[in-house]
Amino acid sequence: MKSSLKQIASELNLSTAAVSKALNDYPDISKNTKKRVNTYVKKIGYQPNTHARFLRTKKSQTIALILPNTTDSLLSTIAEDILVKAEYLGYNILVSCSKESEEIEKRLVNRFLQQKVDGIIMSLSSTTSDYSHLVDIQSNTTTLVLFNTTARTVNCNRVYLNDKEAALNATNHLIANGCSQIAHFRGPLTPQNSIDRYLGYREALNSSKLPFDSEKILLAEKGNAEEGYTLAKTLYNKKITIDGLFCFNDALALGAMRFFNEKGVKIPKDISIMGFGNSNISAYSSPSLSTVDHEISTMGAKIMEVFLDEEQSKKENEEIVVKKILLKNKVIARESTLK
Amino acid sequence: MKSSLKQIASELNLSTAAVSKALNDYPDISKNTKKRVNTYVKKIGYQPNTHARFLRTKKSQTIALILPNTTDSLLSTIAEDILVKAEYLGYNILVSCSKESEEIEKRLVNRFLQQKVDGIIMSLSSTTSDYSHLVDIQSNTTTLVLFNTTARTVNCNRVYLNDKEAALNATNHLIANGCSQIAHFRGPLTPQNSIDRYLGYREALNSSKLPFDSEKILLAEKGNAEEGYTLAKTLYNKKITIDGLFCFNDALALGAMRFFNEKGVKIPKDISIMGFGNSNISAYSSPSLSTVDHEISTMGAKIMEVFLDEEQSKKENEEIVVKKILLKNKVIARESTLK
DNA sequence: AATAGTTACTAAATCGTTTTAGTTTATCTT
DNA sequence: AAGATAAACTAAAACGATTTAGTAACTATT
Repeated sequence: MKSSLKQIASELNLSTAAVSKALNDYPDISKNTKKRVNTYVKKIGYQPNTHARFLRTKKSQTIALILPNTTDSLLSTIAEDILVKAEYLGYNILVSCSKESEEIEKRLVNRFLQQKVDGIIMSLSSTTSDYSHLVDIQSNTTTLVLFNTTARTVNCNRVYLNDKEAALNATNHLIANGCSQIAHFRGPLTPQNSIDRYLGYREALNSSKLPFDSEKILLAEKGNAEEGYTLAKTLYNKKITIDGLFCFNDALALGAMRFFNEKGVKIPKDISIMGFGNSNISAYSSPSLSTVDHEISTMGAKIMEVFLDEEQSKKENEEIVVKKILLKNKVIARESTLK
Repeated sequence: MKSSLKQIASELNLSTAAVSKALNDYPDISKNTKKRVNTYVKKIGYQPNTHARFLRTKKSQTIALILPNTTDSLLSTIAEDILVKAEYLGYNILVSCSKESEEIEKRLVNRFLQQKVDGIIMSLSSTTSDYSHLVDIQSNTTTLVLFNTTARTVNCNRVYLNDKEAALNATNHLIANGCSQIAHFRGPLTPQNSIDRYLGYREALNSSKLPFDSEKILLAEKGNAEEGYTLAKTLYNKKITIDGLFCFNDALALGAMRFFNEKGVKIPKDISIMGFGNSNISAYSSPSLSTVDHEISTMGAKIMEVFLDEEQSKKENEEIVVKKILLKNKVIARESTLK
């Protein structure tokens, strides 16, 4: 029933040390003994006790994944890929949710450092503005990989979208389709991705010599459909005239579209709408939503790759090189922008 | 830097045993000593090594959460609640994804049993038809809580929707709004929730003396918007006349709606559409989608409650009573059914 | 004053691994 | 044949907590 090295050792008339070494392929164990041990172990389905092993090795084969929320379509897609890849590699993944709170995020990081996880993979909360906890992680020799919502000023592994370029492309797509008065529902003020998308939008206006109008910038704190609906209503009630709208994400865009549909504003004839992220549902709204896609399907794999690289370097005592991986983007033109 | 009982003990001129007992509030430690220990521990931010503790207590303070996927809106909402609650209670959550595969699900269960997690919280994969692994969990005295996609034939804790009743209500809502030829996009064949929603649909037809037509039942394996679109196209091309459609979930309904919108079929005038689950986006489609809501916001809390109850019973050596918790449902009538 | 009973600790074993430092036996040198 | 070398093990410590059994120093009882 309960199997341990001790039990196996007594069964095979060996010491626990010999069994342990056989399983870990030490050179001072005979081939014959290794075979005996391995076949017996397979037969009874023995698996080493990870806690006991940790006590000696300090390797937990565990990665902490900290997400600001689990409901965002992009995050949950990436999370799934990480989970599947990690499982395949024999890692356990501890998942925690910071609820977009800097305080909780810091508490979680602290806890995982105490618990000595091998690494922390994290998308920053939208309210995080101080990065001291990230520095803590690095000085603890715990591997850190940031993704999606990352920190520019901290020199650590990052896998992220080229938010500025993608936003530039999105806005340019609106301009190319005849829009000249383009509003932007921007994301929260602190996170880098939100800032970058805003900057991309501004750069697009600039390079086409379109005037910038701060009235056309609305702040979305939550980034869900409900908020998109409300912000569209705000624009409408203030009678701010626009012919294009670029949103921080698809959910905002869908909410806004719903409002305009309700008011009889024609999309894309009166207003063209661009989302961001190419969420599952975006192709199936009415009208279907134009958006920017990001090879999200490769992101999870790339995150794990960066993580494993650093673990490998640490094991071999090589110098650690920080990796910064930028994903490509592609405008997906659908009905909401094609007149 | 690295704190352990030993280090604290030497600092306070105590034995490790005394420190451990002080922290665990043993009666044979003086109040004064307890206070000394607790204040010092707080000062240096000591947290016990969970692995070392496990070795003695066999309690890992860890729960495994196994999901068939992480992208489904319902699952990710519940997952977030569980994560937050667990964090608050000091539990770690190991999350894994079975990718809707019975084989992976069984492998994961096996692994977590070997790892001696305190409990397993799981939504079954849609392809799981053999439940021997669930019995394994129970005979391992590991606490098991199933939710959402559950097994009827295994006597274990369940927190689930009253799928049959909810489907009955949804279908009745269509009938009450004048539909008599109602199609159903049903979920996969094996899972209980899919079967129950189908049975609820049939019962509604029955009790209103409406004829049942197997041609109007289409099977959705994946349950996403793309599939909803495809199935609607199938119905349309086969020229199967319907005036109502009840879908296994909102994503299917939204996909179908998109198809009918494209073809100029008027919703709800020509066809009324009901979803299931009240996903975030359902209120913001055009037309907005009628659906069935389930107090999902309470589900995570209820799951944790059931888990903690069983843990408590085990600790006190009480008899274990299996809990089966059924969530209430409510039809949300929106534009897609209101003529 | 001798015995019993409390109080507040400590010593040491234990959990299941890994790893260092031997130890035994056989084989090879010279 | 004695010493060195190699092969294939074993013994025991260590990781950091918990817990059982024991003990010293008091206090209470008779």
